[in-house]
Amino acid sequence: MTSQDDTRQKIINAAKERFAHYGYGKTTMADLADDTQMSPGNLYRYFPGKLDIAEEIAREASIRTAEQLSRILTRPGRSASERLHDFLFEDLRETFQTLERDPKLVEMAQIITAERPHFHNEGQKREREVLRRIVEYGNVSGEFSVADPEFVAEMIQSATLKFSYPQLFTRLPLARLERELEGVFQILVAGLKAGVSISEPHRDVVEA
Amino acid sequence: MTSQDDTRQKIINAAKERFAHYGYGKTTMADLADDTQMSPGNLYRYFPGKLDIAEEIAREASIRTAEQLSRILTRPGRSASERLHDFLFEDLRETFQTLERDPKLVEMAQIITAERPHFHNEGQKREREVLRRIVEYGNVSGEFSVADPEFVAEMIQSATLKFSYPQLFTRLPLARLERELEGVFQILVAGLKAGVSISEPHRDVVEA
DNA sequence: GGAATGAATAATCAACGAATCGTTCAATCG
DNA sequence: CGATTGAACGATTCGTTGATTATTCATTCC
Repeated sequence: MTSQDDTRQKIINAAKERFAHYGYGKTTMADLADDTQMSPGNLYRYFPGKLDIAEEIAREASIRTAEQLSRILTRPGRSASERLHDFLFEDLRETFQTLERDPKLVEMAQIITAERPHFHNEGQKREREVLRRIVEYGNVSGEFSVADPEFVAEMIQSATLKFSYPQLFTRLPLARLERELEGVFQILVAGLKAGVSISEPHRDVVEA
Repeated sequence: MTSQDDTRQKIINAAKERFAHYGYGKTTMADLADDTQMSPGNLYRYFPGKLDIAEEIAREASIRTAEQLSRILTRPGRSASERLHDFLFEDLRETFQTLERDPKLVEMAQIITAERPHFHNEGQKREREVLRRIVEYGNVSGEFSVADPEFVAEMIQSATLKFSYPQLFTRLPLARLERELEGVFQILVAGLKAGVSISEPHRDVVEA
């Protein structure tokens, strides 16, 4: 890690602190400059702009979540459907707890998602990769019968969309969401076990 | 229909015209009063307020959609899974086409949903009733094996949420949405055929 | 001479007063 | 005397203006 990387990380740490406490909008580049003992103009040697600093913070959190979820893949004694269950519920609980613990960081992530669609798509892609491997494991173990794991992973994301977007469940208590997710999960797993033969005809590379 | 009902319908027709053309916000009570040859104050003898007029328009549209979807229940020669397919795709196409034909009425419906949560819940409930009967028909015909059709209908709605909310798919073309819905549909139907034994433990009467 | 500053610039935001609008109701109409 | 009007009133929205902030870059520092 070069000294330039050190400075970038210093800016990110300062920004994370500010964004979590005051929110993205209430934090100024002057604030971040003060916190990092440099001039406002100098911040632009390390990041293209304010939004890029926020995006980096959100990306780090997203990567951490995906890494955490990928540990499900190596849990001993867990069947594919149990791993899928772990994935969906831990993802929901993580999102719900982040909303309660750091509401302003969630608000920041929503701003990034609105301004930088690719950021959200990348996050979805990371999680979908873990889902794909769970579905493949199900195929290998004989529990699932899925022709196209990649496509089915995408379908699982589509079917559980409601539990990934804070703004779609803010008014609901966690227990209620878990009950509903359990219901959707049961139908999905029954379907995966029974066998899904379809696949994506001409997969689009870019999601909107 | 009394003369008071006549006047209410006259107001609704005028409002629908204005809301569709200019939008909810750009339409004033003075406009509606002019269109119906009465004073602004008189409108309040027929409706509690402006939002109530809009809600009535949205409710009529919602009821019409549910009635249209309920005709799926009596199509001869259609299996339960074919009916479920018909339901999901006709609902999506209807929503998509309404968005293209009357974007300002969709915007109005979003305002109602935000201000009057019960309106949206009622709409969901109407459609869920049709879904429940499709699932029950599947049970009776032996195609499905579902313990609690009411709960599963709710789960189907949850799993296909993305295709019911214009703001969640605005940037996607219809063909892409249909392909994705087909994928989710295949997994759901495979699950319903395989059998879903769970049910809602203590069903909440009120959705958020 | 590359790194950094901090003021200038352009863009955006917030406050404020004016204008508009949803709703109410005293006065008038029929 | 019930139905209706249309102006008043309080609430909300909008346009303008000053303040603030993201970003740039001429100048200075090391």
